[in-house]
Amino acid sequence: MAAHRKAHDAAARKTNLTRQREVVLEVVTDAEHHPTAAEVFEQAKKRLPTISYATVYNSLRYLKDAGLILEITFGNGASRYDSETSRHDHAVCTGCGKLVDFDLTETVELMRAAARRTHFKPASIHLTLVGLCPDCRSD
Amino acid sequence: MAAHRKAHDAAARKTNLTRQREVVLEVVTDAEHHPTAAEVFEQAKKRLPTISYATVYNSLRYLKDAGLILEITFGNGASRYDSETSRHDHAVCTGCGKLVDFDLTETVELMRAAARRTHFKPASIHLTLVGLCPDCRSD
DNA sequence: ATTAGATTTAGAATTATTCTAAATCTTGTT
DNA sequence: AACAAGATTTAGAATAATTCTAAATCTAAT
Repeated sequence: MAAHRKAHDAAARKTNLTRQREVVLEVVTDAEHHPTAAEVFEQAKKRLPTISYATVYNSLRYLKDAGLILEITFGNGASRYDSETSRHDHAVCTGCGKLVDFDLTETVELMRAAARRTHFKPASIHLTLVGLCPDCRSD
Repeated sequence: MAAHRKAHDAAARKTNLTRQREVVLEVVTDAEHHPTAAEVFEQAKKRLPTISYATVYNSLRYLKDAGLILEITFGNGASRYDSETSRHDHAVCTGCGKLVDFDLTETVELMRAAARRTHFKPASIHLTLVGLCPDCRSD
């Protein structure tokens, strides 16, 4: 069935982004902060009232595996999702919980150094600065 | 109400290190991998059969706040605890889930750079290398 | 139209963690 | 030693985050 395989793959690729996955992706992309699954569910329901919680989780996992979004976890509470998939770093505010994106170019070198040190085959490196954001710092 | 148990030594009493907190700290320190709260509970029960789950969590929080252990969270599942409190980095294996400690001296500079970039008042910086450990890398 | 396979749905189940209220322990005072 | 105030522990309930289940629905290929 080699002849059919090609057509199937093309079609599958096209249709695998179902309506609900599309909506979930839109919600994550449109969000100005990095939403939790619960927040995505809430917003997704506005665009697709029948969507279920499980589908939001399934879609988030699908989109993550497909490389279209990133999952971010730090200390307390729920995972957050990020539509910015190019490599970047995060800063978390211990005062208000705000999560900010930034990019340190040094991390490319750093990943090599870390891989050398640990003998791991590197896939990615995550750097999180913890501290007080400009609004919360008292000094 | 006879005293069935010896009193703690003076140092422990002074620092609020109760018997259960002491046991929890020992378990985390003795563990060769970074245990979850559930694993700590299991081991702690062997040394102090009446200890409760809530006390394990309370103790872990107490020890964390006291700076005696660190809490580590990455992507999936439960928090893990680490008795190595000096600043260091982690590498997680996507194959077997192994978590390895290492230290990159470059991170001191990095925290400054990150703080400059984000205008955060830095408290700490966390770096996690994700990849395949020596045992899991196929090449 | 039929079938196979994937996806969605609602809700149950599971896992991780926190909360509650009563019991117990510690410490300081008498 | 007795006593009270305050901290800690305990068991279990409660909550939060996430995954699982099984039936219904959709999609693509016959």
